[in-house]
Amino acid sequence: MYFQSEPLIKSSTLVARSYAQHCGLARALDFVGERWTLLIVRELMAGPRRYTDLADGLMTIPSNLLATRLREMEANGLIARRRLPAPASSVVVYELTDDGESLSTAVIELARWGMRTLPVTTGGRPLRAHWLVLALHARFDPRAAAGVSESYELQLDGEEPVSFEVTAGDGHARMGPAADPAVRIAGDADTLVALTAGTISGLEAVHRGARIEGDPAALERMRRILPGGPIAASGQPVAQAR
Amino acid sequence: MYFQSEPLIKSSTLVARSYAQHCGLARALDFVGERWTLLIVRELMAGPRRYTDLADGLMTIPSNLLATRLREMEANGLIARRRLPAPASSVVVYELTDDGESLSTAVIELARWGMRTLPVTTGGRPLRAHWLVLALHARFDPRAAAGVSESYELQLDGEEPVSFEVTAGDGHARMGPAADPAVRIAGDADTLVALTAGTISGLEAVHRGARIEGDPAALERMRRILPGGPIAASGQPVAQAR
DNA sequence: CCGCATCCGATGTGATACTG
DNA sequence: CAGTATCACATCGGATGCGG
Repeated sequence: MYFQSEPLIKSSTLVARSYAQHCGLARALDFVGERWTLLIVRELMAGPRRYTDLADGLMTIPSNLLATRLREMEANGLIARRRLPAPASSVVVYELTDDGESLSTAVIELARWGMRTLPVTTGGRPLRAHWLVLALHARFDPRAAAGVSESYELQLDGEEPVSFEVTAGDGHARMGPAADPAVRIAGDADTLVALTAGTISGLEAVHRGARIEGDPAALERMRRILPGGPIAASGQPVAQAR
Repeated sequence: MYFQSEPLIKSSTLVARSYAQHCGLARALDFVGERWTLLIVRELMAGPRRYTDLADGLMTIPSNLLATRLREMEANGLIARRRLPAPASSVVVYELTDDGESLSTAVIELARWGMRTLPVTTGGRPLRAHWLVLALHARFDPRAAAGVSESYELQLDGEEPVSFEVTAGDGHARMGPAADPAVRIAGDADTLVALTAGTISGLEAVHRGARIEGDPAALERMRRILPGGPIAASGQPVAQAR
């Protein structure tokens, strides 16, 4: 493993830069510490996606970087590229391998940490439906879900619905409509964010244009099981002088 | 917030590059996604440290990058710089704020993920004692610790000992010797890694030069409570062609 | 269109040297 | 000891091109 094949071809940095420390965190960052890599994992946590879907979901990633990252992640065993079967052949999709999937607990914890400082209004930042798969997992509170078995459906205007299914203390989010949701909510991003964050009531959400169907009691359970809202955000800026 | 103060002073990129997405993961990476940042968190999880301690623990970080990262992390509220009190004044130490400390669950999960592919031999990679604070937290299995209340002490040759205290299903690692350890183990890095990974026995470790004191049964409990070893590492390389 | 590759300016990183 | 300063270079970001 100390030698690479074809060592003379262009010879441009064949070895990704590594921290080279015998430490689990350093090793993890060797694999997923580079820019965009964990966001690609986030995209694929919503299911297999094609190249253009990824570019669209990542919004501002340069095309060459996306191609490079996908190559790296495939070489590192995090993702697999696959051709779709019979009719839609020639279509390539990327999906998480088991190793890549096993990142989700760490990714969820990171998202949970980052969510604390997310304002309850999107404030110009885009919000895509499939990001909710991660967000709902991060928000899930198993204690509040004890004894509950029902599902919820959220739909951002113009996007595919997302469903969250609670089964006996366990919870799981995925793309697509729920079979028989206890509550179904549709509306624009800011209204859904505020509603699930608990800063506005269901009535207020409807007043803002949201469509809510189902049991009002189930809506309250959903807000306890999937609590949101910034946890007394310290309001620190990301920006600073160099 | 659209205008920065002092816009004319050197004017070099006052805004750190941000993903600018309404997503908890993207926000987390805005704060801790840049190179070296999470490793600095790792260093400080072992307690307050001075600049040169950090430079030493990070091993290969350029001095200017360390200074830059510390400035960024302080501006973002992750760490605080503090002068030591009375006698040793003029000594500056860095420590995690509550916000920085709250990263530990995510950091531990990332480390747990990365540890799977760490070989059971250090293979030339350095291993520092204070990294064990994170490693032991990542290895801790609460289920195996149920009903156990005792502490263990590990010491890498020539370094400060690290202790792990189990109290009724809960576990915590910190720098420094344990008060009354059920087991005390000292030895070189590869021996301690192999012993805690379960690939060699205590007898074999002693044969390799380790010093083990205490109850052999407690050593077995420790190996169950702090299990190690790569979880069928898929052996994928970090390196790949560009 | 989809799935990239190429080009290029701006920025970040790494190694070394230097300073209060 | 606790950082700055400098500089070569790798990487990133944005635009554009291009074969299938």
